[in-house]
Formats: sequence, structure tokens, C-alpha cells
Amino acid sequence: MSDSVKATSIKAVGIKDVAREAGVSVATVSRVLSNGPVSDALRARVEDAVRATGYRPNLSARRLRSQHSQTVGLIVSDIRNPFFTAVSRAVEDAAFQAGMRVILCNTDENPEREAMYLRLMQEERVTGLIFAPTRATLAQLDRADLDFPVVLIDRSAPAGRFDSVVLDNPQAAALLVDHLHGQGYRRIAGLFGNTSTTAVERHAGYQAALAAHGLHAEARFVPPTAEAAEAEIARWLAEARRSGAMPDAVMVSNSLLLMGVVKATRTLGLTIPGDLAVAGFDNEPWTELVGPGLTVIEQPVHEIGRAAMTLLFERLDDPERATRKVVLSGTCVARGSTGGVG
Amino acid sequence: MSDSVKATSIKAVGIKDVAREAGVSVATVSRVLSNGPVSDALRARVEDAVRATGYRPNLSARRLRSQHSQTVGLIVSDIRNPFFTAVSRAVEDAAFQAGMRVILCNTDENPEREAMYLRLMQEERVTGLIFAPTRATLAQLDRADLDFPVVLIDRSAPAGRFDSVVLDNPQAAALLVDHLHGQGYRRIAGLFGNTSTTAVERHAGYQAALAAHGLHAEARFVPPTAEAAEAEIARWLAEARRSGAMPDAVMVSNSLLLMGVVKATRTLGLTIPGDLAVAGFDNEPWTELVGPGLTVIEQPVHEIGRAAMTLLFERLDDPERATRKVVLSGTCVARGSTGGVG
DNA sequence: GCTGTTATTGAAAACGATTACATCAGCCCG
DNA sequence: CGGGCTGATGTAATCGTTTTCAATAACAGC
Repeated sequence: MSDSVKATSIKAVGIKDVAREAGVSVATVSRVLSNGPVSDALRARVEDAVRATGYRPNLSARRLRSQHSQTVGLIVSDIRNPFFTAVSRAVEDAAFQAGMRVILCNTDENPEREAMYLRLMQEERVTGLIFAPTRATLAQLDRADLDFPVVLIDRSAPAGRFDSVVLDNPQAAALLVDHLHGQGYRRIAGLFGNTSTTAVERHAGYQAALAAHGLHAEARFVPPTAEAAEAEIARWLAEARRSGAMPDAVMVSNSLLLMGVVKATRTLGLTIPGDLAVAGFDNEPWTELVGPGLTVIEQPVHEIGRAAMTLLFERLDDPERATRKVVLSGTCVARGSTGGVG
Repeated sequence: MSDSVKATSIKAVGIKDVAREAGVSVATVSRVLSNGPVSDALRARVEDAVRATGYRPNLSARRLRSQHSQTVGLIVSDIRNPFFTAVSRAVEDAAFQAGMRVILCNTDENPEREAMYLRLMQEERVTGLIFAPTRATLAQLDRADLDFPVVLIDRSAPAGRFDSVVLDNPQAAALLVDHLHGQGYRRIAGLFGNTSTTAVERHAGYQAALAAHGLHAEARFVPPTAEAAEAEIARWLAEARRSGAMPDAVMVSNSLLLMGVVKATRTLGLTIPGDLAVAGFDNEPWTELVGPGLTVIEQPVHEIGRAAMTLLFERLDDPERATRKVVLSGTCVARGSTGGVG
């Protein structure tokens, strides 16, 4: 309390001021701050001085000198995508628990923005990066030399230069097909996004599972928006009706498309599951509330975020170890929207 | 191209290396980087050298020296709350457009975490902060001396030390009540969150509007979770049924509560709006798809984020100007859930 | 031709911390 | 009692930039 001169920071107070106040050297103050070897007496004096002066370390200076940014980057397409929202929360929790900060970036699947943010990550000298790249950037990523480890999420890695954590997409899609088949559906249409590798994998699983059941696959690809899905499915069903080949079920590869399909059934006056069974991905809270409840694949979103951070920390521990790919399984949450035929 | 020694960064390349490569002083390089006055000849040489060396400026160093962090903080309760998700997206867009970075923090409405993050903001020397504080922290905020401007969002400011942008909550709640009244409902129950000032204001508007119509207000407060809302509304309706005073409509103060109420009507086997009309806040995409569509207040979420950033920039421009409070209006999106009395 | 002004450039001093290194005291042990 | 060791402390170098300041050159005006 020695000099309670009202700690209003007229001028930013630095470690020097603390040192003067405590009558020690700046080195000692620094050591106190980082739990270095300091006698109890001095430690107490310094701590008092810190309180008295209202000192706050300058993280820029600290990072510059110590060469540790204690920052991880998180680059996703859009934080409003509930999957990424949940992942980001998990990443942040893990980061702050480890005393790190998170820089969040939205790319809107735009490769230019991805490139720009990758540059930013370098300039920030991030400790590591968690990244859901587009296919375009994924390809370039191999040639880029980044001086921090990267963990890919959601989008699967091609060769194996990077650690990654993904859902077992083929298996998840198959789960959905198997469920639909078990409920008696035989004409199972598929609607998939046309931008991500995720959709590609889910389509593969869909196709394989149908083949296994000896059924015919009929899939279409659309931009990943509810509007595109709604328009496409309406067109599709109209055609199908004319040709007398109406599907009795449709599965979609993400929740935006799911919304589009549900909307379309409304405007077309179709009942779910009577006229058309519906199933999709991402067990968001509202899927339970729509119509008879929507059957979906639940991704372990929080685990995915956590796993990514774990992978990152392990890589930092041992930069040389073989890259790892963590594959998590989804589970099928069956609801009324696939209630069974007739 | 002079010295294409394969720009693999064996050792981090600094401004010094660029200077050597270009045969100029570091000052000149710095000036090129910041568009300072440099002759065209040298500028070209330096730019080549930058490319050749693969130089990336070190932001920590830059921030330390220039005393500009080019960083804004964003502290919200939980990014998974769709309102904050949307706001965060708007904030980020505005920030990156202005060449700034965003540090995102989730507090879970926990005052301790709020305090810790406020400390972090100081240590990061953020340029400004956008903050949705709890009531507890809001009270303390007046005494705290922060050396950066703060813009409050969602939660309204008490005195006027801070700029803020909020929804006109009383008016929005009244809008909902008026709509319900217009549809013929007369016993309008209200369910509100018990943690935020937002709910308090919405409750006030609810009460005032009912009074204006000569109706009786009956409100309850619950923790802001779907589960709490579901349980409370079930209990409430059971009691009401016994006492013969069933409400014919219920409005709630946010989307989590809305989900809880919808769930409750399902398990109780009530039809919407036949047995009970339902209305709430936040026009999330799924509200259109639930039951006959849910009537909600739509907040201009993106605008709120943008307005907050605008306020922040204006404050940075002129630190002395009077604090401002931007109040935005919600709009009522009428859907089937308030279809009118049988 | 001399001086004053303007545009470029470089040398060196910050920025605010951490940390390598030197110093010194105290202590153990031969 | 001296030598080596340990542990606490201080001095000064350092991190990679920006920015101040001085120096130089070029050029106009008289």
C-alpha cells in the first residue's frame, strides 16, 4: 500500500514502474510474474507493488520477446453454421484452459479469404491452427510451408501431411440409409452439397449402402443453402411425379439442406413421413420440434473440437511424430420423419 | 528474383533480412510496408525482396512499437446463442474490413470469467471492446477504469458512461402482446429469463401493453434454458387447469424458452394455436418450420453488430463526445402459432 | 554561387517485456 | 580456510518492428 497515489493510469504503467515501486530490478518483477525463483520477502513486495500500480503486462511485448504467441487460430467457413459454432466453443474452452487465446476467422468458403487468413496466422505467429479448408485450399496447403502445426477438421485430409479429425461420413450416411431401409423405404433419394469434401464422402456412403441393399441410388448436388435445396427438391419431385417414379424417402447431407427440404414439403403440401420420409445430418435442438421430429445423424460436435485441440497439443509436444487422423462416429437419432411406410 | 534461394524459412526472416536482400536500410523497408515516402525504384526493389524472402511482418513487434493493437474484443455469454452468433459475424465483418482482428470470449454469464476476460482485454491493449455484460458486472463496470472504449450490446446501459446498442425491448414485447390481443387472445401468460436485463425490459413491455388493453398480466421467471422453461410451463399449465384459469396464449422472452414451451405442448398433447397460442423472440430459420410456424419478434441482429462497431469507431475518432445509445426496433413476424382464437 | 526548402534515405532510439550472464552471499566439504 | 556450488538478484542484451532525427541531394529563388 506504500504509495496509494490513486492508480488511475494517466500513463501506461510498465514493469519498470513496478520495479521502482517495489525497490527491485525489472528482472525480479518479471520472475515474480512468471513464478521464477524469488525470495518470499521480495515476492510479497512485488505483488504489493503490482496491486498498487495496477500493472497489467503488455502481451505484445511478452510475445515478442518470448517468441510464444499463446494463440491458436480457428478458421471456419461460417460461425453461424451450428456445427462450427459448437466446435468453436469446444476449441475456445480447451484453449483458454491451456492459457491460450483464439483468433476466429470466417471465410465463407472463399479461397481468397482463406489465403488472407493464412497469411494473418503467420503474421500473428500463432502456436497452431485449426482449419476447415475448402477443397481448393486443401490442395494448395500441401505446397505451402507454414511454420506452425495445422489440424484439419470436418474436411478430410488428402495425403497425410496434417493431423485431422473428421466424422466417419460414409458410415454415417450408411447408417441413415440402413435406417430408412429398415423402416421399409426403397426409393431413397439423396441431396448433397456441392462444395465440400464432406458431402462427397456422405454421397459415397449413401451410394455404397444402397448398393448393399440392392437399391438404386439417385442423387443430386446443390449449393449448400436452404433456398437451393428447396428449389431443387421441388423441381425434382415434380419431375418424378410426372415420370411416376416418386421417391418415398430423401436424405440430405447437412442441416441447411434439411431445412430447405422441409420447407419444400410444406409448400407442396406433402406430409412427413406419409408422402415423403426425410432424414439428414446434425442433431440441432430444433430438429426435434419440426413436424413429427426429424431423423438425423448426430455428430459429436464438442468432442470434435476437443479432439482437434488435443491433436494440436500433442503435435506441439512432438513435432516429429506421424500424423494422425481421428475418425469419430456419428449416431442415428431416429424420429418421426422416418416413421415407416404406409 | 535476384536470390531465389528457395524461401523455406529455416530461420524466421525479419525485416533486416529483407533490407539486406534489397540493399537498403530497415527503415526503408518499413516505409514501403506502410506506404510511406519511398522512391519508386527502391520501392520496387524492396517489394521484390519481400517476395524473394517470403517475409511476413511480426505483428507482435509491430503492435509493441506502434502502440496500436488493431484488435477489438468481443465478450458475450455464449457464442452458441444464435443472437450472439449473428452479432459476432457482423462484428467480425466490420472489424476485418477495417483491418482489425477480433478476440472472441465466452463467459457463460459468469462474472468471474467476465472479470478475467476484461483483464485480458487490458493486457492485449485492445483498441476497443464490444461487451454483453451480466447485471453484476455492469454495475462494477462504472468504477473500473479501462483504457479503451467499450460498447455495450444487448444489455442496456444504466447511467450513460458507455455507448450502447440495444433492441427496444419494451416496444418489441408490446408488439407481441398487441398482436396476440388483435388475434383475440385475452389470457396471455408470460415466461421470462431470470438473469438478463433484457428479460426485465421485455417483461416491463409485456406488462405495460397488457395494462393498456385492460388485461391481467401473469408472468413467471425461469433460468434461460429450454429444460427449465419446459418444466415450468408444464407445472404452470397443470395448476392453471385445476384452477380453471387456463391461459389461451403464452409469450416468452427468448428462443431457448420458446423451444422449451413448444416441447411442453408436445408432451402435454396440446395443439398450437388451438389449445395454446405461442409467441417469442428471435426469428431463427427453424421457427418457420415448427408446427404452424412460430410467431416471433425479429431482431435486426446484423445491424446490431454493425451499429456496435460503428459506435466504437466513432468513439475512437472523438473520445470526448457524449455517449450515445442506439435503440433499434424489432418487427413482429406473425405466423400460424398465433392464428387466432377458435 | 549561396541559401532555404523539400524529398529520400539511413542510423539509432524507442516500445515493454524476457532472459543470458555476471555478481554476490552463504554454505558444504575436503 | 579456500574452492566449488547453489540460489537470489541485478545489469544489459535482445525480440522485430516503427519512428525520430539527422544527413544528403536536388532544386528553386535571388
